[in-house]
Amino acid sequence: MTAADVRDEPDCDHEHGGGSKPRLSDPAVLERAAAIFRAVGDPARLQILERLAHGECCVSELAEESGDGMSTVSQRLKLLRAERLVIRRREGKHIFYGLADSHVSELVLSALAHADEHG
Amino acid sequence: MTAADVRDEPDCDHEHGGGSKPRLSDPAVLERAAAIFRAVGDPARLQILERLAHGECCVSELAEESGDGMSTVSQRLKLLRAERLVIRRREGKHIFYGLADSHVSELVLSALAHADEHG
DNA sequence: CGCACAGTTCATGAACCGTTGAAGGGAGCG
DNA sequence: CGCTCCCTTCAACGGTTCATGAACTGTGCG
Repeated sequence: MTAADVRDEPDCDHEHGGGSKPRLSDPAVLERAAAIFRAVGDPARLQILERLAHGECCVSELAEESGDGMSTVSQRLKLLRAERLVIRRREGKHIFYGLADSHVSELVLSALAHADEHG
Repeated sequence: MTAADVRDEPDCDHEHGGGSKPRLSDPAVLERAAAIFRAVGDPARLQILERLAHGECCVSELAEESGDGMSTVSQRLKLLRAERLVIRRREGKHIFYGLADSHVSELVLSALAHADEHG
């Protein structure tokens, strides 16, 4: 029995009988994973993450480097924090942001490297 | 000289002099990487990718499994294809979709596993 | 206390996105 | 050819997201 035999029955209306349904993820898990990707799926936020991969930084510095207002940057950080991609730490008047863990750093840097190669 | 000495100069308005700017990514690279994440950052599209990680599938089957219209599914696939996350192959009346490469499969499955653990 | 500085929150308008039904395209079959 | 089936494209609408300035919180300083 070859693989071609399977294609003898290409009718999608048929049941797949065998019960080899690989089982889909829970909708909540799907939503959670998607939310994380969505948070990273914005150039401005991705840039912040890249910047933070090189070390902690306060809001006003991020604002100055990106050329956007502090309010704008704060909103972006709020979203990244909601997805637990970044953490913050207070020091006097300043609040320093950093990546939550090394997984985030790897994800961001490898994605950028990949996007750089495959233009 | 300790790390505390560095914090003696927390004034963000100062130049960072030394030229140790880790260099930001090109805006086009940032946009490209973000576009990929954005494509995966939707539960419905992520579900499609998960499904395809288990093997090729035609549009009508994807539609039936998700309970959405074929038009809807086709639109989602169009977007995924635009980001080169999936490829398609014609076979008679059917068009089979599959993941573009193993990187996509790894990304999707590891993300879902991670989202499953860390509720 | 009063002021300045760092950051957040809130409200709003613009831009963007996802879904949907209708119409179109292409392959097979009689 | 004409019909059906599978799929794609188009246009429209409703919802979400993003940027922005104004108001607010909180910290330090004199």
